[in-house]
Amino acid sequence: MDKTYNKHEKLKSKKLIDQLFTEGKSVSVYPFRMVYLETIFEDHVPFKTGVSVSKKYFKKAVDRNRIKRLMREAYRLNKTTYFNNITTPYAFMILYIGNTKPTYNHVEQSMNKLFKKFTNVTPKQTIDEKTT
RNA sequence: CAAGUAAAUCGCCUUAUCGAACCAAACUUGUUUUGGUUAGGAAAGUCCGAACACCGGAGUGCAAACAUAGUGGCUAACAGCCACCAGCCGUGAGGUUAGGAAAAGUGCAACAGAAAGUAUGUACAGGUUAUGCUGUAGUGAAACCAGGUAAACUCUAUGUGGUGCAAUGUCAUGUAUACCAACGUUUGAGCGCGGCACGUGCGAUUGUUGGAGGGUAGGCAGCUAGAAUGUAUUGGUAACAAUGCAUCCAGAUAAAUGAUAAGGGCUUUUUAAUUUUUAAUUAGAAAGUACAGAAUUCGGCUUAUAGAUUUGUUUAAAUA
Repeated sequence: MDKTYNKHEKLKSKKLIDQLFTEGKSVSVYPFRMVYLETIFEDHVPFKTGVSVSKKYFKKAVDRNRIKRLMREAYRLNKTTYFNNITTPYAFMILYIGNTKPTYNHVEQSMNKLFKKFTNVTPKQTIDEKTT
C-alpha cells in the first residue's frame, strides 16, 4: 500500500455512512473519535475513510477546511504503518471533536495513538464475534 | 516635510519532499505514463437587479400590500452608477442628504409659558353702571392668523405574479405491489347453471413471465465561452458605448485547489555600533505576516481586512 489517498479510498456513499453511524463501533483519543465498520466494497479497496469536522465548533469554512486537510494528511502518511497487516476491509470515519485549532504535529501524534488503540482493540473483537 | 482628502492597485515569494481534483494525448487499456490547468477582492452577508427553469394566470380595469421618490443621462436591469441643481457639514480638497406634496383630511410637538386650542389668565390703559369688549406687556421658532412635522398616518406619480439549480430534464440497480395481460397450481372459501352428484363458468388465494406505473440509492445533463477578460482607437464632461486585435481563465459534490521542512521578503519592538541633534544606516534578537474558501451564472450594494504602493488634490490658525 502506498502513501496515497485518492478518490477510491474516500468514503462517499451516503448509504454506507448512515450504516456506519448506526451499526459501527468507535474508538476515541482526544481530539479524535473514529467510527469503524467491517464491510465489503464493490471495487475491492481495502479501506475507505472519511473525515469530518463539526460546524458547531468551527463556524468558518476556512477553519474546517484546514483541519480536514491536516487530518487527511496525517491519515495518508501514517496509515501504512498500521493497516498493512489487516486483511479485512473496513470503513472509517474520523471525527474531530476538539474545539481549538490544532497544529500538524499535534494531529499526527494523536492520530498515531488512535491507530494504535484501534489495532489493539480489533483482533479481540473479531475473536469474540467468532466464539459467540 | 507633516497632516489630510479623493481615486486606483497589490495583498507574501523561492526551493525540496510527499500528495489531491479535472482535462487532453499516448499506448502496454491501467488505482498506467506524459503534459496542461486548479480558488477571491471580497469567493462572505444573501440585501437589490437580471439571465435560466418550473408552477400559476394566460385579456383589461380597480382595490389592497410592498417598493421607489430633486433634474437629466447610462445600463439587459436596478434601490446601482455618472453629471448638474439645492440644503447641511468642513479653513479647504471634499463629504453628505428617506431632497415629491402641509391650500384634502387625521394626528404629534421637548423647554419656556396662564394657555400650543371644545383657550381667553395676570398687570396696566381705554371703554362700560358692571360684565362682555379693545390695546399693550410677558413666554416662545410660532399666540388664532397661522407655522413646523410626511425616518406619523395620508395624498400624488411610477413599478411589482410565485418558487428557486436541493430549479428542471433524463437513465435507472434494488425493494414492495393497490394495476393490467398471458399461462399454470390447488385439501380451492363462495357464487351461477341444476332436484342432487359429476361436470362446467366466474373466482378469494398462490406461482412464473411480460407490460405499465412509481421514482429510492446512485449516475448523466443543467455546468461553465460569458451583458467574458486584456489592450488600442474613436465618440462622450462623465457613467458608458462602438469598433479592431489578442486570450480561454476552477468546476468539486462527506465536497479537490493541499501538507511538511528550509531559506528569503515585509512590518513592529528592542539591543549594539557608526554618522550631522531630531533621525538615518549596518548587525543581532524577539514577535507578527490580515480578512477569509468557489458550489447555476452575471451586474451592483453592504460588511471584514495585517501591511504595502501609485496618482490627483488641499492646508485656516498656532509654532519653527
